[in-house]
Amino acid sequence: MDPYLQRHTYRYPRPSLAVDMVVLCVHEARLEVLLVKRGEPPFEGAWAIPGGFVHVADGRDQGESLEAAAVRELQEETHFDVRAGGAYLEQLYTFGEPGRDPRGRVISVAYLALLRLPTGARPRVRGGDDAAEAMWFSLDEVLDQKRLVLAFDHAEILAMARERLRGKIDWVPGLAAHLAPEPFTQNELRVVHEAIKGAPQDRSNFAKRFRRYLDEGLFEACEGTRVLPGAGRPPKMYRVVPDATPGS
Amino acid sequence: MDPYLQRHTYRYPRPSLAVDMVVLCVHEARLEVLLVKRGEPPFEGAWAIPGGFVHVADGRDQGESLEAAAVRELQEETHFDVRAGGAYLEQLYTFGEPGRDPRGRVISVAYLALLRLPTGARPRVRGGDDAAEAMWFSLDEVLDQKRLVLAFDHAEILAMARERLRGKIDWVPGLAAHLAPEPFTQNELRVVHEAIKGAPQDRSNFAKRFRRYLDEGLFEACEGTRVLPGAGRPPKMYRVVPDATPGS
DNA sequence: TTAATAGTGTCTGTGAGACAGTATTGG
DNA sequence: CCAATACTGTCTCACAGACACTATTAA
Repeated sequence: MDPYLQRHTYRYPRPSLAVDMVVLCVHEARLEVLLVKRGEPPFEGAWAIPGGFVHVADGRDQGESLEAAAVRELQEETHFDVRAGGAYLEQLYTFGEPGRDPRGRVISVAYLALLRLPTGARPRVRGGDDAAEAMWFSLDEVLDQKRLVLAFDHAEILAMARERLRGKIDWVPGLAAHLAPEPFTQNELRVVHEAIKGAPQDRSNFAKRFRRYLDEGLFEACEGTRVLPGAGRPPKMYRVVPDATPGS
Repeated sequence: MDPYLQRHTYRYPRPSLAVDMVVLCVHEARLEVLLVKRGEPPFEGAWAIPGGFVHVADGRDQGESLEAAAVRELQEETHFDVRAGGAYLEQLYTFGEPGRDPRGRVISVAYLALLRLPTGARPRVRGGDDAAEAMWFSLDEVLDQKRLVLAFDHAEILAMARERLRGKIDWVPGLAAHLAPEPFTQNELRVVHEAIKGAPQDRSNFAKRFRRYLDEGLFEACEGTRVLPGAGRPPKMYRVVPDATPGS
């Protein structure tokens, strides 16, 4: 029997439970976010963070975890599998103010995903399900210039995602590597730092800190090199040492 | 018409939404947490973090905010009004793994409250509603010695609360002041730091940092003194400058 | 050689840790 | 005076910011 054909009755009213997934990557030295264009009301036609309602069961099987729901909804709306690339995932915050969704009380648990781009090209995405379109946007442009109309309180969620990144980037050494190619050069990692902070980072001071992380065994040199258009000395390649990055 | 006499039917199954409030204070140089003894199954007789289900309405009124629900549930279970003392409140994390509650799918948004104790005496608490008893416990003893059986995943929640505090205490100057009397002495604030970190802090280095915060205008000297049993030079009193503590 | 990119060395200031010293009270 | 508590000064080291320098490649 299809559980979605029956109705579900409770003693007390319950809110809807949603999850949203803020997917970020660094592309051409800019922090970019994956948004979908809503195909249904409310906020039809507005851009939104991909997400949707958590699948819950009433019986002994209690359904999917919140993180799994966020991954699934992203896949359904953008055809992008965030788990495939070994992306970094963390819970961001839970938004539950009364009135944030005109349809009724909706609590949304927001997640943050950081994408490793293998070549510098963003993953191909396309709309699906409730999403008419899916596209990458510059996070800073969306937040600072506000030319985009975002659905619900999604501007607030994006602002918190950027704050979280800025707050952690300097204290969690391995974090930036989740937004860099694998393996990465020192400069590629620096570009990630610059994209997040929105300010240029001194090459030499960054290199100094980078060397400390090498000494501490967080990163290690590895084979390979980058082919660059304008020539110049080829960079060394590095990768994160597995299970050596605390927190991250 | 009493909304709690009617039943509530939805197209898709919905989880229950709960809030939990981790209430912390520093008493006799120890970090203490307020727990309640459960009066009903599941986990009847076990100690738990005060909390309960969020009141939601189906109509246009969408009910109370998550934070308000946490404050209300705390009041109902312990007769303690966390807003009265101007306590610091922040969202901690949302726990929603399937199976964390045997009754069915329950998502719980945990909040963290930091209490200013005016005199060093903890607020009087007593059981109420679903709670048979309410009592203060040493957080470190509960977490490290594990002699207490905690309901649900509440040990995990407490562990995260301690981690959050330890992570923020050194980078958010005004945070410790939320756990100190008002006004406070330099030593009282240092004791808060020691309770959180679980390690003694050098008096002189702490004083150095304290002076910097004074220079930066985060704290200010004020009138008053402390009467101490064993005599000695009386300490100066300080307080937080309102709206000068970023993040708080 | 030049241009371009990669990587190192040096100076300076700030703040943490360790620890010795001074100040102000009661008895 | 002494004991007890409150507060200050000094030395060292680690690290960030600024900036000058050397290294390795392609054309």
